[in-house]
Amino acid sequence: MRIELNGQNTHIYINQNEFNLANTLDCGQCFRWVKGEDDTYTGVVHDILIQVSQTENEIIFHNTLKEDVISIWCNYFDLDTDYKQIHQELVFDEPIKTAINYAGGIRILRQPSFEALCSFIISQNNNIPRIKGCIDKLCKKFGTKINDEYYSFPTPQTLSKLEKEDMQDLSLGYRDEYILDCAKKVVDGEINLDEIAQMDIVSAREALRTIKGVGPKVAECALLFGFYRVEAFPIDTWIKKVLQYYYKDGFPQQARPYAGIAQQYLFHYVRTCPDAPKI
DNA sequence: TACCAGGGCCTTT
DNA sequence: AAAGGCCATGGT
Repeated sequence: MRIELNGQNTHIYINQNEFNLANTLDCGQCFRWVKGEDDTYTGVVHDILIQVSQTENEIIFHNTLKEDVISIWCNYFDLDTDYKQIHQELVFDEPIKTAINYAGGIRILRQPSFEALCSFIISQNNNIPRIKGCIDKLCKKFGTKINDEYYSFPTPQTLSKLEKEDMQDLSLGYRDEYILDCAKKVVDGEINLDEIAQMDIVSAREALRTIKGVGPKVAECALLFGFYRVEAFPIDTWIKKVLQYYYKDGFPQQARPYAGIAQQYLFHYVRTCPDAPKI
């Protein structure tokens, strides 16, 4: 993978079918990236503001040093993983193949675990545009200001000190107390995110489920998107329909090691492809 | 107006 | 163990 500083920007030369920025950021695995003019995306990861765009043959990290691309962004966008090999393991299955052909180049982001965990607690019985609004308000009110528009995701320490009344105008609904419980458990050590990252998936799942508002589905999302457990398999209302429609005899065993990646392709496909079966 | 959205909790069988 | 009502909120 060739990485070069080009003026103020750093470029990574990679084909769009190996990594697709828009598909990766718009497929429902993250909620905070903002699409600007000419398909440029701006986001905050940890406390770092970054602007990224893509042409057919390169990813462009705006105003970014080569060393930061190597040490931060290659990891976040999972660019060091060989997805060609993963795709080869998955395309034996027709629905997955169709989904990949529809919107290829999706990579599972290595998101900060606390942010992903909270985000998917908020996601329950909620829709994506509204989830984005909730998280945006949460960051603007309790995160650290980066500039006029962009804020970091709040720390567990900040959130743990709040009362439900402080969260009234975030429109979280009944989920506000779940966020408080999550933050408090992280701060008092009852939940240790670093330890969960090292656990086997069964123990990790069990630990996450002790947080109020974290059931089977949210736990799988946290594992997949917050801890990069690509074998985790979240079943939401969309995937439930996919399983009924395509996989009456169960999800194929051969796809299990990358079930989370397959799931993300299928999720994005059935939600957004006009030609996808109405199920 | 009812139903839905990347569900989970609590109570009742 | 399984089923069903309820939980806030905004969009369609």
